[in-house]
Order: sequence, then structure tokens, then C-alpha cells
Amino acid sequence: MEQHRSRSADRRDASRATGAPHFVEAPGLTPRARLVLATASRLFYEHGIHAVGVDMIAAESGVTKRTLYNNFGSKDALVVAYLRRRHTDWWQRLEERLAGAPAPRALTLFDVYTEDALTSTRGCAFLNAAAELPVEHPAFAVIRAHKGAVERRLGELIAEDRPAADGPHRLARHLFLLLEGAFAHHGVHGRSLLTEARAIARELLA
Amino acid sequence: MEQHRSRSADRRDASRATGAPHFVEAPGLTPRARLVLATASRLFYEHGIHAVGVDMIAAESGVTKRTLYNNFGSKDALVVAYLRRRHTDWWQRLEERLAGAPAPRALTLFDVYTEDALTSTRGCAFLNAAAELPVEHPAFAVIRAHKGAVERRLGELIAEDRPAADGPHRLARHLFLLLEGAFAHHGVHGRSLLTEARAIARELLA
DNA sequence: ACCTGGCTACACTGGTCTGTGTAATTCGCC
DNA sequence: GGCGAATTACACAGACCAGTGTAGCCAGGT
Repeated sequence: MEQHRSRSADRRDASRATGAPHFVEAPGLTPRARLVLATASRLFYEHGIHAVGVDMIAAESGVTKRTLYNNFGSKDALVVAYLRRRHTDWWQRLEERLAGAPAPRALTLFDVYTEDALTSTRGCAFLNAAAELPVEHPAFAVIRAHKGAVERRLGELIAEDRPAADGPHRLARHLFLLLEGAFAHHGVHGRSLLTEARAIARELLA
Repeated sequence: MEQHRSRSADRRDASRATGAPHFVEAPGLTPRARLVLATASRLFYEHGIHAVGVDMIAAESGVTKRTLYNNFGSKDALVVAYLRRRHTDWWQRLEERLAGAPAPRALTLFDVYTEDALTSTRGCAFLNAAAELPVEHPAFAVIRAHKGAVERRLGELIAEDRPAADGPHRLARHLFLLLEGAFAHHGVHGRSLLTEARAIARELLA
């Protein structure tokens, strides 16, 4: 299970090493591979990882299973790619919104999360993946890295909003808990508490 | 898939109908059925529902697969029983703690959650189940009912702590988000933020 | 004209999944 | 002792699972 590196993975590494520009949208991926990854993302998120087989992904992509395996090597690797890409896409969107956002910019995090919540009823892809993957799974590190990055960025934004405030750490944690709680609730009830969480956060930041 | 009612399910209903006393510990369940349910609870929680097969549950219980199916009828029904029981057990424990708890009793919820978090690293069984089950699954209603009950109870406790406070609803939601966020985080990082969440909650209640 | 990399088509492996059929056996209870 | 319910032992079905092997097609670049 997953002993070889795929050709496109090698290609990606090569482009990184030579400093060639790589795009957020499918860095070094073959067109078919991009298709597969997009389909897998949709299905994994919508139905869960265990519930979606590689046959389904290939069929839904209009691609042979062979192509899938030539590009990603294993289902586990595809899951990693899914979450990695989900993170980079999300992060880029966050930074775009942050660029022109008014203070307190910490609220922008709530806005981006709210955007996500509007187009789905399955909550947070990373929380869901963590719930059904064993901690030894290579994708688990991606999940932890994502959540850690979000929490860290939130801390930075709060420190920037109130430069010499007492206990920015605690406030950051407080807001992070509100975010996670609202998103977790969204996964259960299909509707979000993010607007409420945002309102609470605004009061706390005032 | 799941068209018949098991004999023991009929028996349980009968005991309810006749007003016979039923215990929280396995109401009307056969000894073997109790064993199976206990094993299933442990395995489902530890490894996730999709990752655990009925063969594994039967083997781990030292019971034939036939016995499992004679008692529960289907895996789906076993999952429902798992979450139902998890709810009733947890609820009973909560009410016991609440009985002799000092004000503000809303904090007791955090204490019970913290207790749970001490003995595991996989977060909330209900959030995890919601993450990997389709919304049409019969167990999903159990999950929603559980979370709804917790949120409602929290509202009652807050209303009791501060009888005429302004916006008890909002405060209840605020504390609920803290709870859920802390437990979700626990599922990802294996360590809990519940002590921090409790500290924040105590300040909010003061 | 040739070569190469991406892709298709398709069969196939070995394993696991939920669920069933059946006959023999044990257990609790009257 | 005997009745009936619970359980065992075990084989089996049919679907699905991740993953592989192989041969050939096709397009772009040189």
C-alpha cells in the first residue's frame, strides 16, 4: 500500500526545485489529475472518506481507475492531496479577504467560515476527516497543521487589533472555540451558528 | 437491510408497555446482547463506525455473528442502539452531578465533559458519528436529539443561575459554542481545551 | 517519421463488507 | 424432566473494497 511515488508527484517536486512558478490551482498536476482531485474533494466532503470508493471517484470523473492510481498512487495519498488542497485554497481565500479588511480583522475569519457554511450542510471538512481517520493516517498531520495555522493566525490578528491588551492568548482561544463550536454545530444541524458566533466575537473585541 | 424487528426489541417494548421496571443498564437486553453493545460502543467510538465491521464486533465479544443479528437486526440498528445508550448513560451521569452541584450549575456541564475527555482522545462520539454518517441514517436523529437536549438543558441551568438576566439565550448559546468547540478540538489534537473553556465560562457567568 | 508520456480498456486478485440459512446445542425456568 | 428461547458452529451469498498487470491508443514535440 503506497510504496511508489507517482510520476506527477516527481514532476511537481522537480518544478519546485527549479523554482518554476507553480499555481495554487493544481500545481504540476495533469488535467485528468485535476479532474480526479476535484471530484474526490466533492465526494469526500459530501459523503465522507470511508463511504467513497476509488471506483466511484474514477467513474464520476469519467476517468479510468488506472489513471487515478498513476497520478496519486493510493487512496490514502489522494486523501492527503484532498485535505492539502482544501487547506491551501481556503488559506488563499482568507488572505485575500484579510488584505482589504477593516479592523478588527479577526472577524474576517468568521466571515470566511460563514461563506463556507452557506454552500454546504456538512460542516468542517477537517473536523469530519479527523472524526473518521485513525490518528496514524498521514492526512491527520494535515488536519492538525490546518487547525494549528488557523488558531495561530487568529492570535496574530487579535494581537494586531489590540496591541497591548492583556491576555491576547486567552481571547484568541476564546474566539477559536467559538469558531470551532459553530462549525461543529453546523455539521450536526445543517445550519450554522456562525452569525451568532460572529456577533459574540464582535462584542468581545470591542 | 433492516426489515425485521428483533426478538429482544419486542421484549423491551413489551416491558415498557406493561410498566415493568427497566434499567438504564441494558433495558430488556439479553446478557449476550449487552456484551455486544458494550463491545460495539467501545470499538465504534475508538475507531469510527465505518472502520469497524460486524465480524470484528462479534469476534471481540466472543459471540457469533448470528447472535448479533438475532439481537439487533442490522448494523444500522446497532449504531442507533450505541448512540442511544451513550446518550442515556451520559445524561444520567449529568443529572447525578447536577443534583448536588453548587451554583452556577451550568459549569457542571463543563465538568462532565471534562471527565469524558480525560479517558479518551477521540473527542465527542456524537460529533464523530455525525461526521461519518449520512443525514438519512436513522442514527442522525439521535445525534441531533442529544445535542439539542444538551443545549436546552444548558439554557435551563443558565436561566436558573441568573433568573432575570438579559439575554439568557445568547449566553446559553455562547457557552454551548465553547463546549462544542473544546470537544471538537479534542477530537483533532487529542488534548482538551475544556479547562480553558470552563475558565472562560466561569467569568462569563460571574 | 518517430518517440514519449498520458491515458484508456479491461480483466483480475485477494480481501472485506453486511447479511442469511440451517441444524445442533445450551440455558433458564416451570 | 421437559419446554422454549438464546446461542453456537459454520457455510455461504453477493456486493464492494483497494490495488495491479497488460496491451494499445493518441496527441505533442522533435
